[in-house]
Amino acid sequence: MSAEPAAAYRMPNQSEIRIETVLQALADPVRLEMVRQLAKDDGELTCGAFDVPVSKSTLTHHLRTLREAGVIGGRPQGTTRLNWLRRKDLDALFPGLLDGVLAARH
Amino acid sequence: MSAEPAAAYRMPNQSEIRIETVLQALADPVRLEMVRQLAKDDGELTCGAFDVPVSKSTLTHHLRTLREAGVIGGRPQGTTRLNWLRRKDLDALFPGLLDGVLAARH
DNA sequence: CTCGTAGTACGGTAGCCATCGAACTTCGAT
DNA sequence: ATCGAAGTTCGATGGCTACCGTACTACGAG
Repeated sequence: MSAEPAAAYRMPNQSEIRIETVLQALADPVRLEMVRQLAKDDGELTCGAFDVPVSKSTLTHHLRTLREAGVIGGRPQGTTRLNWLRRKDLDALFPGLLDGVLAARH
Repeated sequence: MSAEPAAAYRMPNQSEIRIETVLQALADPVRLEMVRQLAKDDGELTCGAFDVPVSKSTLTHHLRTLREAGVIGGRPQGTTRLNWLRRKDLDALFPGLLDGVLAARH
């Protein structure tokens, strides 16, 4: 009944983003790869569009972790959901961090 | 028997440093604080000089983690050991990362 | 040599978290 | 209204790791 917008939609505003949480989110290989894929041409990806070797439920878990850390944003779009990198917010808080991470050879 | 220099002294050379490992090392609050303390005036700290709320053995564990990730270097000095940030190597591999992390308000 | 200090090694424990499958929800299409 | 596709939620599990105390090693001072 009038259900709240689902915890899934919650994400911190810029001032709530903490470096410890961001680093923890980026520290997982799968999530790091997801961030790399989001960084390509600054686009938005649906959940199903990520190319990572995990199950659908695990993917949801990683997206939630990234979103709650403030690394990505998400908005529902029909039956799917679009995700994007919060590059502006991250650059403002931790200038150079994202670029440094993405500069790594892999 | 000419014991080897102890695993504790081993650390990766620049080309062996991997971003995943570095991020994992930085993702722990205690280790992040240690890195912050090392970053102050680019100095060297003995193991005992870190101001963190963990036991001596745990401190050793964190120093090993940071060293094996390539975040810090260490050299024995008498009965103590000096630790320093490998800022040059990190900046070369991941330009901006360290500055971004250290720029975070805390 | 003896003693104290600095740090490491070891074994054990508790808590976290990445992972999965299955069940559920939501939305668009037919 | 039904169906299917896209995500989410839930519960369980295994592995990793931060943490500690104790025992040990290495070095310098006296």
